Amino acid sequence: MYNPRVPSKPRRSPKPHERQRDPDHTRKLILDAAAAEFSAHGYVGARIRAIAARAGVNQQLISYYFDGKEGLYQAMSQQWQQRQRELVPPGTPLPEQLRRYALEVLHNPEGPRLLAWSGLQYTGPDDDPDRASRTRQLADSVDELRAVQESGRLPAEVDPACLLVMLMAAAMATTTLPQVIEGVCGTDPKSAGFVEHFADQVAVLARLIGLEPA
Amino acid sequence: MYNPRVPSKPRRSPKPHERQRDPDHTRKLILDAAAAEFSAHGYVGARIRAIAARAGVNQQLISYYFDGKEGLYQAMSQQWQQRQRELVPPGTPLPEQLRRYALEVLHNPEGPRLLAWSGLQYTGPDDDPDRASRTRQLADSVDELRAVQESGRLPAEVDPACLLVMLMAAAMATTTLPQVIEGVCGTDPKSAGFVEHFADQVAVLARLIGLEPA
DNA sequence: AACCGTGTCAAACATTTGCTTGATAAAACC
DNA sequence: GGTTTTATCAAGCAAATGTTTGACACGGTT
Repeated sequence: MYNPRVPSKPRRSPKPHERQRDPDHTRKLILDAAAAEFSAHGYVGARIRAIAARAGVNQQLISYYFDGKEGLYQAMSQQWQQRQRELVPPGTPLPEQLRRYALEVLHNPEGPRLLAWSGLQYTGPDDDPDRASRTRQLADSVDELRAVQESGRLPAEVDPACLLVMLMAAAMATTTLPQVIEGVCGTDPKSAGFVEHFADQVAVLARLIGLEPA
Repeated sequence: MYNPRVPSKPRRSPKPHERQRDPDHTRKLILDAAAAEFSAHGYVGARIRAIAARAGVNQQLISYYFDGKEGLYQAMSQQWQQRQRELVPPGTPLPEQLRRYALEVLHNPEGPRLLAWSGLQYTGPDDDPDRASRTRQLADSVDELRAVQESGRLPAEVDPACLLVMLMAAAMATTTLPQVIEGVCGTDPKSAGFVEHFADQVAVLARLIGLEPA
């Protein structure tokens, strides 16, 4: 969690964690608190006061560092986008990739939730600054699907891009449709046991439509 | 909560739509406006003033009829739940059912959106009054999948309940993941053309995993 | 015609929200 | 060591939000 960031110029200062003022650490505290709050309640539902409280810092520092709620949201999104990018090692076969994505909800549910919130708030291509980045990242997976299709394991009538979207949505179901799961499966959709079971089922589905791992 | 108040005595009154005061009509105006507003912005994002404006009635009437925002939300949910129930003719094969569900977004996008919002707000089985109703409705589909499985067209390792959830989530993707679609497919995820295409792809997926229509 | 219950409205209210201000002290600089 | 910069805080503000109040007029009853 705590990252004692070496300052840009070599400063002969006391050990950072003994400092009474540590901007980088504070920024990080705020960003983490923001991720928790925004992912829990969405943009409109998130409260600046709550974020400050979670971070254990003065509320005003949010304006100081990020220029208000909007700025904080954007900075936080960007940080998460990057973390997400680092998370997926390139070259992982799709079924496994999907299974991991479904499992992700256990260790940091913030990612899928933020994506889901932003989907419902989405108004058009203009207000999505991460579009290019996300596109780039998913393009590989689409290519992989297209390759499978050309190898004949996937019927020609399938649109690879749509298929990928459908599989992503399916893998996110524990996040987007917990009520339905609760109703249909009768179990707590957030419990580790179920999430693992569901992740396996996602992989089964992927295999079922012909995306065998090598 | 919602009580459609048939006038206790049969009144010999002028045509309702010429009346200057028409409680039933007003209720309906408010409920429709609420569905539009809540589905557009979610519960926290919805503004009582906006709902009143949409309905063309005084803001106070919302408290008068529904006892505030919370009450209105609940009444509106219940109404929509019922409408949804009437919409699905029993006995429709699953692939077609899914295709229609995916298409639904064209004619009344409110339904899927409300479901998605409520999923993200979901905290536990307690705060979901529609659970029983939804469960009953989906149980049939699970049974159908189980039957397909027993007929051997679906591998034993598949959990029918999970599969149904995944397929629902997939069918809702134009609602839940428009940003991703915009990025991956490069088209407007709300355009009629794409929605139809996507609905077909959902049906293709269903067929792909062995759920052939009779 | 007088009366009353109820549907409707305009205005105001208490609370919450995100943000700004002004002061203060810790660090960095020379 | 003295000065400047900057990280932090407490208090307060204007706008917005959901709700309450009080008035009033329509529609039916007597």
